Amino acid sequence: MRATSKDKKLVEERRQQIADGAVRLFIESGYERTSMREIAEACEMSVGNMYNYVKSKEDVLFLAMDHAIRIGQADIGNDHRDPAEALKQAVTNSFGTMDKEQNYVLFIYQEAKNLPARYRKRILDLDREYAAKFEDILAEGIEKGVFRADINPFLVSQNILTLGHMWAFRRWLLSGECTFDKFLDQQLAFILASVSR
Amino acid sequence: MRATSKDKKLVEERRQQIADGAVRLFIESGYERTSMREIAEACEMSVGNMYNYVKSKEDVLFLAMDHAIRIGQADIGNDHRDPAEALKQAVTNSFGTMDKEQNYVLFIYQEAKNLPARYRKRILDLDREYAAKFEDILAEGIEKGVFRADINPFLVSQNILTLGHMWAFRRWLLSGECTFDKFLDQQLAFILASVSR
Amino acid sequence: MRATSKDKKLVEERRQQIADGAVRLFIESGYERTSMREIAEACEMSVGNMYNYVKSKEDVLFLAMDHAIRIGQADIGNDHRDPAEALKQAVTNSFGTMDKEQNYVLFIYQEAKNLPARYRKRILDLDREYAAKFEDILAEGIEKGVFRADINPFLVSQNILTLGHMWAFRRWLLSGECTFDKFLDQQLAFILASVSR
Amino acid sequence: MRATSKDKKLVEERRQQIADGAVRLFIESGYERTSMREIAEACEMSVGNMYNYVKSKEDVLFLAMDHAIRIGQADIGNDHRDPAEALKQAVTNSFGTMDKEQNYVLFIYQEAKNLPARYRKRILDLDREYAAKFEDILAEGIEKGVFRADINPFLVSQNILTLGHMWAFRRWLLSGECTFDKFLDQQLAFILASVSR
DNA sequence: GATGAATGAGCATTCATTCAT
DNA sequence: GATGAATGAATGCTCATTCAT
Repeated sequence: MRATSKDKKLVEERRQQIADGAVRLFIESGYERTSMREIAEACEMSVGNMYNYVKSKEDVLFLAMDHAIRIGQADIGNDHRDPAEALKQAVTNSFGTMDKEQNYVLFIYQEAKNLPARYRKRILDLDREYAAKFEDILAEGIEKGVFRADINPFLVSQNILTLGHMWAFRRWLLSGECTFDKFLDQQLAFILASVSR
Repeated sequence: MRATSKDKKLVEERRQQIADGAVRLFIESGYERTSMREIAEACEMSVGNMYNYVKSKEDVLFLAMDHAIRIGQADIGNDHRDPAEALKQAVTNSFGTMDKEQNYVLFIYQEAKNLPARYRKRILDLDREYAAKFEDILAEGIEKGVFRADINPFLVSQNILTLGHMWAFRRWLLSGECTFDKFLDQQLAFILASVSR
Repeated sequence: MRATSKDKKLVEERRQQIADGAVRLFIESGYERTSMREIAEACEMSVGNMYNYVKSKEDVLFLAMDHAIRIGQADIGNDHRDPAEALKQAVTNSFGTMDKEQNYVLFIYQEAKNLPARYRKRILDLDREYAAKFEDILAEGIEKGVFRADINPFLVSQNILTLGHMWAFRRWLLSGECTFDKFLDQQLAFILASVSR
Repeated sequence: MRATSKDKKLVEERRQQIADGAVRLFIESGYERTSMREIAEACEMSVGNMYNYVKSKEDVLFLAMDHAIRIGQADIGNDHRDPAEALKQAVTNSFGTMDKEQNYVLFIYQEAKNLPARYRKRILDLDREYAAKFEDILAEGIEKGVFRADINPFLVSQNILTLGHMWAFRRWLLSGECTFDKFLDQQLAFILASVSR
């Protein structure tokens, strides 16, 4: 993404400001319904100046998305040598953040389609990188004989993340039936049952 | 949703026509990027006449969503008395449809947020109704001692459906790694492992 | 040029209205400095409705240009069998109109460059058609031995027209030195001297 | 035109730089479509600094126009005592430059209208000065009895220049029909025929 | 019931100019 | 003298909705 300004530090700072302001509005009203004027106002910049750091509204979406995806990815921790315990911890940590930051998670699911192709890859990569942490735990568990040898670490990792995101994108349905703590417990059980030998 | 016309049959027919035309456009270009003019054209009606059967663009979204959700819900079948077999069949059927109609599934996930609150419930109900079929199978399995007693049929059903939808909303990621058939096999294994005793 | 509306008569009428309003503004302030809002106002239409008959501002320029070019082209008359007399009459008529409608002539010269390539040809053709009338007179004169055999009717016609347009695009310079009548007399002499044997 | 800076030599130098950079861009994209930012970039100056030597974009147009007009005016030469030969040489030289620098000629015709009134006179004067050289040749020819006594040197000079510029502003039409050399020959014949006794 | 012309507020984006550094 | 970040009004264009026919 090219900027008009050449002062790298300023560019970084202003883009931070834009991502921050935009993400709040996008969560509130969605990408399409949010106008550049509103975004400029939210990040306390003039419209014209904003365009010094961003070339289009799509650029703003990318900045916001990048921002949101990082917020949604918790440190999964690594206090345990036992793969099952490590997996529990990873799920607990990541699901906890998904709960706390469910607005961000939701935003990513809802607006990813508006991201132009040239940016999609970079967002997907962040996702893949995060999933890889789960894949590692699973692979180690398989190696150590703790997890079933026939599971596919890639797909199971995707399953795990999706089962956590579900709390965000089905919250209307789920929160009527159980609290997050109960949700977490049951998902842990569901996941562990399916990977354990 | 109120209509100007009072001929119920005509109203139903015209709304069918609208839902059908709109859903195709929404899938192609998204809700916000599709104009009422285009919708009218797609369903071979004049703009003015369309407004006799619909009060706003949001009404069109509801019609399209209702249409799409029904398309995405396969008959889960009921050829088996054995709960494990019944579950396998249900998953196979529903996932198969989700694959075939992934555009519809995707549409529902992506545009649900644009649905005004007053319609959300009616769409959620369709979802809940469908999930109930899985809940029944699971409940029977628990009763018969085939499935673990500590699973929550409601949540597990949501999990199952979500793990199927995943094929649609993560297709960029998943289709690079495996075919639908492989995906189905592994998800079946994942699900059965987690519910079986 | 495609229109949203299909009623051909209405389209024609509205485009007339647009060309008429636009040409006045373009003459006054130039194409680039005139906004679509101002044009809409000038032709007593809403901006949105104007776009039913025109797809872009460039379309408006084409309509205005076509309008202007027709206004700038006088009937050259054909009362004389003698080529020299016919030429005199043609020049007198066309220069008279160029004088009366000098604003239109000027407009064409100044804004032609803004016309997108796809329209330029159609405007050039109008020009060529008009020039052809002079070419015919010249050709006949050559044939009858009244005009020099070595003149190039195409180029000379272009010269004649340009020498008339000059009154429009050099008016600041010329009108300080002579009246239109004197201008016409001298140009007639200049032209006739150069084509006569 | 007032400058912020008082160092006259620097002012002159910077304005030269601006005229040079601007004229290229104006030729390429037109006055209105060229931004001050682009101009500043083209003449390797900061926007802010440019405004030390120029008070507005219109000032830049004036500088560019002045520059362009000088480029378009060839030395008409004076190797001949015979007025007819002198005229031929003058036309040949000036038309040759108009051909070589047709972009500059075109630019003058197309953008003159954007020049604010206060500058127009100074540009017209340059034009008048150049035309005067032709007037002198014509006057001498009349005096020597080589040219017709009833021609108006002022108007004929304007005609001559215009007939040369025509090659620039009607190039689409003309270059399809003949080369510059043929054009020059025929215009020479046209002009000489009309002024010779 | 059906039509589609008309409305006008709203959108993303650009750009001449200023001014603190 | 020189810089370029900042301003905000203005631009071309779109579109949900209305309503006279």
